[in-house]
Amino acid sequence: MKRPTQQDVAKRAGVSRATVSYVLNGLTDGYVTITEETREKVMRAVVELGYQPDATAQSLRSGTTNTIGLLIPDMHNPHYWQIASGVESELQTRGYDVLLMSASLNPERELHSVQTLSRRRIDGLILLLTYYDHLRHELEALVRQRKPLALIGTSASTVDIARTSYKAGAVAVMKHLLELGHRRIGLIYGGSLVYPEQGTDRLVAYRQGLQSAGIAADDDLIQYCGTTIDEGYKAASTLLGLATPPTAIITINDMLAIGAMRAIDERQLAIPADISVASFDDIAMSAYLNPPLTTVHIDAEELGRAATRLIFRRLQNPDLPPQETFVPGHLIIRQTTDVPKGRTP
Amino acid sequence: MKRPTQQDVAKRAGVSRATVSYVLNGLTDGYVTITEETREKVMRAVVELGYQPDATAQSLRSGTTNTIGLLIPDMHNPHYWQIASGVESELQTRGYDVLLMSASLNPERELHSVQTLSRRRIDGLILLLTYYDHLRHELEALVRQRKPLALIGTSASTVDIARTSYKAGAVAVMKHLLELGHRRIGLIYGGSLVYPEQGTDRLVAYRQGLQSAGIAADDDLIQYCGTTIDEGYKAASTLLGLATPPTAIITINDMLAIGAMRAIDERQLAIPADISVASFDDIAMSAYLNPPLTTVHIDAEELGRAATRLIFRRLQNPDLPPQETFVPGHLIIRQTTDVPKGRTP
DNA sequence: TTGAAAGCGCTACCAA
DNA sequence: TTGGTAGCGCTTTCAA
Repeated sequence: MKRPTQQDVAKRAGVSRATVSYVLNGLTDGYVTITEETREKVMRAVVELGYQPDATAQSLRSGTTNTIGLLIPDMHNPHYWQIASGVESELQTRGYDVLLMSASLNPERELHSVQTLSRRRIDGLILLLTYYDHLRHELEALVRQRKPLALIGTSASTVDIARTSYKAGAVAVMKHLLELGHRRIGLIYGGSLVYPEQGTDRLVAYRQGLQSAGIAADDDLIQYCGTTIDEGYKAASTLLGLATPPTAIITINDMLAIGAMRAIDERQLAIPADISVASFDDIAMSAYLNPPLTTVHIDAEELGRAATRLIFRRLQNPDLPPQETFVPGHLIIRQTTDVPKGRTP
Repeated sequence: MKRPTQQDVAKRAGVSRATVSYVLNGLTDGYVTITEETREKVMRAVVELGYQPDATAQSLRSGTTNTIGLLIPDMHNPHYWQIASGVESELQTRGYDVLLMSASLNPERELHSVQTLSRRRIDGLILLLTYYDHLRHELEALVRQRKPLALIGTSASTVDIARTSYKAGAVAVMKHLLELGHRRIGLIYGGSLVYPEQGTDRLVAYRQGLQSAGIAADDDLIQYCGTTIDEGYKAASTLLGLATPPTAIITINDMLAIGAMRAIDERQLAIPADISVASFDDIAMSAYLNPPLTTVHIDAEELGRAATRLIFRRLQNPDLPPQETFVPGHLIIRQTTDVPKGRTP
């Protein structure tokens, strides 16, 4: 059984297609008027047939799709899901839908996704990334077509952006650890090979923190790895196996911290008595880990909502100058960093 | 600047629209042939203009959208993301996209979502739920229109389903705990009020397990609550505050377990020495909790992939009888239940 | 107050 | 080998 069309409704109600459209769409402006009788005939036919307007045809006609594209780097990090959740909830209240795509940490897929999204005439695009040279061409085309485009990230941008920063948080983390007396601080710098810039802000703060405390950098203390819990686990294992292991480990996101904590537990080391851990993102479970994780909180849902609001602002007013919403982060000291080492030389 | 249409390409290449279509779509069947010269002219125009076919128009024309709808109950549970991730990855390899909707644990929203999805002429729908009376009407319409529809859940179904079961796992959990000597076992039964059936399988196994061990049921030991970590935390607190608290707690999913473990830690009780915890789902972080969580593993990504494969199977062959793919669960004993209580009477 | 018809961008049939 | 054109389902202008 095929789905009924407007035509079917019209026939059944004994009116023309246009009339059906009028009835359903609240009469174009205010010029067209419909008898209550006609209205009822039409509505009855609609119900009887279970008619639902075809969104595809409406889109072709109107040029809009009531859909916003959302491109996230990877589906395995809760932080991204929290952002997605914020986007979804904000869109839901406005009657828009999400077309979700994952770049799967792969620039080619990412490019492909943007292309697909743009062929689909989405009404706006929200993009999560820090590095987008490979998308420049596509994104510029989108901007030329006046498609609302909002970034979510940490870098400065010439297009609308919901921006957050790990910088102040990273500085606070370093200050905190140094004050606790840590002198050997490891950094687990996990990320996709293709987005190496991803955690630069945290790396820079780490280096500067050490420097300003007069501590010589030790490259062994920086572990580069991937993005999964397991890679955090391995990176931490390497750090712990060092001749003189660190007394504190910073991971650039909470997923890595979870892995690192596991590695520490397995070596029968106590957190924070033997070794402290600090991280970034504050995903939902971080407060519930054992012990609860010291981390830099970023309100990810708000980041998603903010980006969505940027999209709608631009939809309403395409000529605005580039907008930026800033969502600050802040250090939450929980119990992975509680015990002063009393080692200040 | 508007986006270029096929017409623009045709004009620039000095050919007709049809020719452009032929060139781009590999010549309808094999009947139409195009000179290499024409082909090149067209391709050049395409590149120069940055032309991309309008998916909206293609959809209207073809009746297909290359999009599968995915409806999940809630965006806050990693278990659902894992499923979504499986769906997404399977679709990605086939060139399809996901239109993601969340029911936000709200049946009205869920109904609305299904309606939206169906207006959009998605090529198939994957639905995560156990209870769907309120959707019956819509889903039947979809089936009549021969839209591939796949459920993901635990119940029997008359439509295609990627089915899993907590039952055997729940029985194994009870057996395990009873063998460890536990006599007072608490159950944290969290779920949305609107899907009360959600965890029935686990509840039944719990009751039967107790009964077959000759242990009288104690309603105080069953805590009903919501779906969040925090509600798991509160429910566990209630259990621990009982005059004679349980020596083991089962939560019906890992999110609740995380909260429960926190509540136990805060009371300075040791897991599993003082109290054991067992759960269901085995979300990614469960193996990395401290201590690692004993839980019934469900391969959520596979569940998502399986449902997706069902969709495509039906797309190819709409007349198949209802299909079912079963994804088994199994108990993974980690360290939240390790220590025998030695209390067997 | 209602209906006819153009046209959104595309594909594919038929004719040239 | 290429072009003309109908029609997918809808909205909206114009005419009746």
